[in-house]
Amino acid sequence: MTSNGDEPDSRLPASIEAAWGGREAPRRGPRPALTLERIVKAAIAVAAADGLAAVSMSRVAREMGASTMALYRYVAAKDELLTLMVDAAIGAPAGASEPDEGWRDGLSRWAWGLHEAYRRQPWVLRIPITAPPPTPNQVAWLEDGLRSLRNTGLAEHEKPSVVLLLSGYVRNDSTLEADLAEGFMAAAPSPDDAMSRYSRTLLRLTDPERFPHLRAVLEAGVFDHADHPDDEFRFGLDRILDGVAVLVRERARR
Amino acid sequence: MTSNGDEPDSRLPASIEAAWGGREAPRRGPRPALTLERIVKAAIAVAAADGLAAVSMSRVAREMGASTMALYRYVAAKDELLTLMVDAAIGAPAGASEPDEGWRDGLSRWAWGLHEAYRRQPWVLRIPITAPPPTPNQVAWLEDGLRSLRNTGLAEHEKPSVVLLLSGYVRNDSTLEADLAEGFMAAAPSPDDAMSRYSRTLLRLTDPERFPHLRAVLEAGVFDHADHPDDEFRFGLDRILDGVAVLVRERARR
DNA sequence: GCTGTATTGCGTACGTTATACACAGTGAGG
DNA sequence: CCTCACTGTGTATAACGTACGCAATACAGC
Repeated sequence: MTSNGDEPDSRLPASIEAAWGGREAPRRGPRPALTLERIVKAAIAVAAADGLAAVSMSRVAREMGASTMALYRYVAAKDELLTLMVDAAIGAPAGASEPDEGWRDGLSRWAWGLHEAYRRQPWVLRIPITAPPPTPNQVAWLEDGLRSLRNTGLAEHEKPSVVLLLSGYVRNDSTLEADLAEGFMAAAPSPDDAMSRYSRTLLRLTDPERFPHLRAVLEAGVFDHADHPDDEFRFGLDRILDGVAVLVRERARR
Repeated sequence: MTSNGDEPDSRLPASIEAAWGGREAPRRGPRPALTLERIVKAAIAVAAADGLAAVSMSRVAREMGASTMALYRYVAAKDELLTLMVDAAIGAPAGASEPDEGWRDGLSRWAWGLHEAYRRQPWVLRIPITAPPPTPNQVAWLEDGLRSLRNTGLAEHEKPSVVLLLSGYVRNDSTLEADLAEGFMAAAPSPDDAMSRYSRTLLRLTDPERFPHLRAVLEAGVFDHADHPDDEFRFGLDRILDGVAVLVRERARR
């Protein structure tokens, strides 16, 4: 071990460190008028009210009665603020699980919980992920997912892979659902109308000889009405959990 | 049927329509100096060379020796250009499949093909999806995925759900892989170094009593080295296909 | 051939964004 | 009291997307 005591290796951006530890109050100078927490809260309020596009540094600052540049004393760049917004918005997992809950029930509860968090705050899905950010709540969700897998006999390296697979699915399906609700249905009087309009567009564009299988789906009326979003989510979730179950059974066999 | 002959209902943005049909040459006025195709190609070249952030309307125009505003004769907004860039970048699926290919081999080939397309052009993953855009190649990939499911006995409405599930997974895993390669490894001398640094950061931040299962994973050294990205992709893909297989068997049983 | 008109490419202008930088006020440590 | 780390603020900059109007172009109808 030749690394020095400070471990500057493993330093995160100051604001993310602050989200974990709570920064100690500065020893000198005027008392801070703002708080990282309050800034993040204000930014979330803006996003919830007017969408993510409305979240600009100046708007958030105005909302707090501060100047734009004041925020940069707490956050090095807007990206950090967005990262912290995501962390605060998803919150901690519900965690009310019976101790004898099976892995499948546990992961299912986990997935539905995350799905609902996204559904409550669709703007979270509009924030592009740049890297796996180790923020407190993100890590808490990971821990909770791993916990459900504790008695499966999976290898340690398989557990985070499963959780990652699932979290990716939840994010994806939630995004799709939000897209449909937002940009899609807005243009039509009803969800069913929007879907059948989409269906007709596809029918018009696709040559039956080049797209026979798509045409079969369309002509079966699959896209003619909007079914309940929960059904779509449940479908994919069941497929994935079925797949995990195969692996769990395989590992249990030894 | 009370809809008028024009079917303005199902009209897409003009540039997307053009991508399908090829616009007919204008009857009057000066000969167009640009082409939608050439614009998209130039934009892709910029993205490939300097990343998606470098793709601005002025940069693309400069690259073609045209003025910024000239592009707006072919594209109503930057979003449309981005949509067309994605479509052109993913291209058409390879399609060289033997007629007796099983559904699982077919979907596997499909997923790996899409994965490789993303890997070749990681900037595609940085473009936020706003809605399922019916562009020619996107639809071609959908058709190809549905084709693999033609003999599974799945219900028509289940087939697109499976393809959607899979395409979401591919996109997600590819994004993760790109993130790791881009923002993560850049800061470290080697991939292994970056991973072990990340692992140490997590160890420092997480209290063993609050995050026991994560600690177990970390202490097993799972995050200490970067394994081949293909392995991670294969793992998730196998889980999903296993899950689909369960459904296919169930449907075949009747 | 002439004229009308649809359509092109272009230049200018506007509003908005993130953020670099310099500066003045603040308040505890010495 | 002085020092100086630390705060909030105002100004300035470069870049962005795009609305708008104008001049040049070339076919349709005469």
